[in-house]
Amino acid sequence: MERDDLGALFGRVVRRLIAAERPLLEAHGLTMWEYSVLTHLAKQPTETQQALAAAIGYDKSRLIPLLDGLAGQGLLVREPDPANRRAHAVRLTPDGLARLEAARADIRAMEEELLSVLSAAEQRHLLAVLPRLAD
Amino acid sequence: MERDDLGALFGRVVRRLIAAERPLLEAHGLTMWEYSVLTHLAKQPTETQQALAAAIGYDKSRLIPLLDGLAGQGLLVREPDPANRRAHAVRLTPDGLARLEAARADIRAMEEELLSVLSAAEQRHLLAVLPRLAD
DNA sequence: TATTGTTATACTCTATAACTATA
DNA sequence: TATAGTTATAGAGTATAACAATA
Repeated sequence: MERDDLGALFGRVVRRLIAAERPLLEAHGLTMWEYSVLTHLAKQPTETQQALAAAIGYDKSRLIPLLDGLAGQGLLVREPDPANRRAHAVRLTPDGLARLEAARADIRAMEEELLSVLSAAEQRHLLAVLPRLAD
Repeated sequence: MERDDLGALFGRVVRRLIAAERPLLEAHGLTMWEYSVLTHLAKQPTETQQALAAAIGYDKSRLIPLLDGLAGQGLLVREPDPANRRAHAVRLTPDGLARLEAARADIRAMEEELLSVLSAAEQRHLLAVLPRLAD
């Protein structure tokens, strides 16, 4: 066998990342899925719950208690959509954005350290290639 | 935000890989963990159950029904270790190796196709860099 | 009739502790 | 007392279906 499967290689990297992220997120009072919601809302300021669930690859029914928790902490608000009274528009609050950015700063620092085993050119190559494989 | 988190990028790639692998493995009558066991035994022909569980990142208690199923299909055998009668040595059978190689051929073909969005040089760079991030 | 959010339920996956037989 | 394998059980995570309100 000339090399390991891609699934095994990528899987091991993801496990490392998850293990390294968990305590950082926990220190900011966030789970991985909560962080994922905040991250998406920072990119896409207003989303219906359904669009949000689809975008982050989560189930719309599991999303409800997740949003309840984040709304309870004041990190996001659910506003009735005047154009479609069935839909709720989910929006990040300033507190939510601040919490996200604080958590992200820690995660980015961890990532830089993990990437530091690679040369600057290798890091550039990797970051250029990953989004193309992810789509 | 200059780029997505590494966790998000790698996570999306892994989800793609898992989604693409599942039907291939299913066609060979294997789950992902079963494939993982066979793959490890092909590299490391004889292992105790405990060492095997640790190596693939699985729980020793969950491993038992998994090995039962694979042994029932004749893909591996559990032999009492004469030196230590508590331990069982797990060993791949010729059928197990054949099943693994058939599944792996399909998976490799899928991987080549997924990687084909990259140039040959980009593929080389990626495959050189991944194992260093995985450790 | 279809869609949005919600709730309830069942199912799978995973982690923990306890048991046996050996050492 | 500790270890290898096993079993049982509880917990977390996930998927599915059904419901109310609105379109």
